[in-house]
Amino acid sequence: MLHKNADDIRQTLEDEIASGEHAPGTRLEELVLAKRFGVSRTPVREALRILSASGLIELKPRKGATVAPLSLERLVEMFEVMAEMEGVCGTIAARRMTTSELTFLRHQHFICAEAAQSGDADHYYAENARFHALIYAGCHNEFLIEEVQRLRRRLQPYRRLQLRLKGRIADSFAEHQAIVEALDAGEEEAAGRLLKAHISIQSHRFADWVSGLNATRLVPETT
Amino acid sequence: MLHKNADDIRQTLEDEIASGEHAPGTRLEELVLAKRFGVSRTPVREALRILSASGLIELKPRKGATVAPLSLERLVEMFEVMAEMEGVCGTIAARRMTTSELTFLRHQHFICAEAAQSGDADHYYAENARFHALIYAGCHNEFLIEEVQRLRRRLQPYRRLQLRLKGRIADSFAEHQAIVEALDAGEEEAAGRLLKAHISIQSHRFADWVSGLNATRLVPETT
DNA sequence: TATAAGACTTATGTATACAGACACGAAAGG
DNA sequence: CCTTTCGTGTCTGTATACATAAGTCTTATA
Repeated sequence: MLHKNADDIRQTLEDEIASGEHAPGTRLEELVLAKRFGVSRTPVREALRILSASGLIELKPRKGATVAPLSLERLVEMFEVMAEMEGVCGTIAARRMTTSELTFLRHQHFICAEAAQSGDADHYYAENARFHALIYAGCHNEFLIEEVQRLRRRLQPYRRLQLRLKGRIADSFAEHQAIVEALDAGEEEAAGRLLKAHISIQSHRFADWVSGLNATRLVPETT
Repeated sequence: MLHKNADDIRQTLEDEIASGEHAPGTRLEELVLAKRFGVSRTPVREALRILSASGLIELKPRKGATVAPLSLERLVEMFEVMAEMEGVCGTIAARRMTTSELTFLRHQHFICAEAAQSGDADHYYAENARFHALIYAGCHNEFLIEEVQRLRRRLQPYRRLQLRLKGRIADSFAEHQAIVEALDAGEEEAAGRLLKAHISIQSHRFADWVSGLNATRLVPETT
C-alpha cells in the first residue's frame, strides 16, 4: 500500500470508514497514516480535510481527526432524510423513467428475486443496491443522484445490518414489487410514498434494534 | 487581510464564492491566494480541498482550482432538489412545530410583510431567509437543516436575483401566507406542497430569465 | 508562412523542517 | 495520600524546498 497520492488516500480512507473498518470515534493520526501509505504528512492532511468536509470525520483544531462519532439521534435523522430523498427520487422517476429504463428495472427486480430466494444477505444487498441505483438514474437529475448516493454511502454500514434481520429480505422484495408497479404505472404519489416507506422501515427496524442496547455511540458492522 | 489560518481562508473564499465575487469558471491560483492572505501555500491548499469537497470549486489534478462552473442544466437540477427538500421540511415541520415556534413564525411573517411593503429587495431577502430558517428549525432534524442550508447557500446568488424580478416579492409574500396557514393547521401535505411550489417558482422564473440569454455558463450577481 | 519540435516558464504535488499547543506524567507541596 | 504544578514529549499547523508535469514561446524546417 505504498506511495499513493492524496486522492488515493482519501478514497481508501473513505472506503474503510464507510465499510466500518474504522469505528466511529477512532482517532486518525497523520503520522500513522503517512507511514502506512508510505508518504509524507502533506497528502494525508489533504485527504483528511476532504473527508472532514464530507462529514465522515471530525476535525478539531489542534486535536486531530476522529471518525465522525454518530449519535443515535443523528443517525435517526440521517435515516429520515434518506427516506425522504428516496421518496423524492421515486416521485420524480415515476414521471421521467423511459420505457427502456423501466425494462431494465423489471429485469433487475427479477434478479433480486433470485437473490432473495438464495437467502444470501450479501448477495441480495448487492442486487438491491443495483435496483435502487436504477431508480436513481430514472430521476434524470445528476445532482440529486450524487446527493442521495453520498448519504446512502454514509449510512451503508448501518443499512447493511438491516437485511440480516429475520424476514427483512422477503419484506424488502415484496416492497420492491409494489414500487415497480407504481413506477410502471407512472403513479408519482404512490411511487414516492412506497419508496419512502421502504427506506423508513430500515430506520424503524434500526431504532428497534438499537433500543435493545443502552449505547449512545454506535459501532457499525466491521465487514 | 493578513495571516489568517486555513479555516479563515476557507470561510472567506466560501463567502466570496457564494456571494458571486468570484464568477464560476474563475481560476484560483494557490500562490495568488497565499500572497493575498499573507500565508504560505499550505493553508491555502487545505482550504481549497475543503471547498472542492463541498462542491464550490472544481479541483483537477495538476490543473488547479476553478470556481465550480455551473451549467444551466445542473443549476436547474439543484433548484429542483432545493424545492423538493424545502417541501420535505414543510411536511415534517407541519407535524412537529411547537406552538411557540408557530408564534415566532407568524411574527417573522409579519416582519416580512413590512419588508415587502418597503419594496426593498435586499431587506425582504434577509427577512425572507429568516422566515425559511424558522421553518427549517421546525423540522427538528439537525441533519436535514444542515443539508438544506448547504444547498441554499450554493444557490444563494441565483436566488437573490429572483426577488428583483417585477412582482416577485408580492407573490412570494402571498405564498408565505398560505404556507403559514398550512403549518398552523398542521396540514402536512399542503405545507409540503406549498413550500415546494414556492421554491419551484424561483426555478421556473430562473429558467425563463436565463432562456433569454444564450449562455451555457452563468455568472451570478456580484454583490 | 505554417507547422512541429524542443527548451523554458510556471504552477501543482510532495517532502521536510520548524514552531507551538495540548496531554500526559513526574515531582513537590499540602 | 491526594492535589497541583511544572516539564517533557508528541502531534498538529505552517513555512519552505524540491520534483514534476502542463502550458507557452521560440526556432527551425518544410
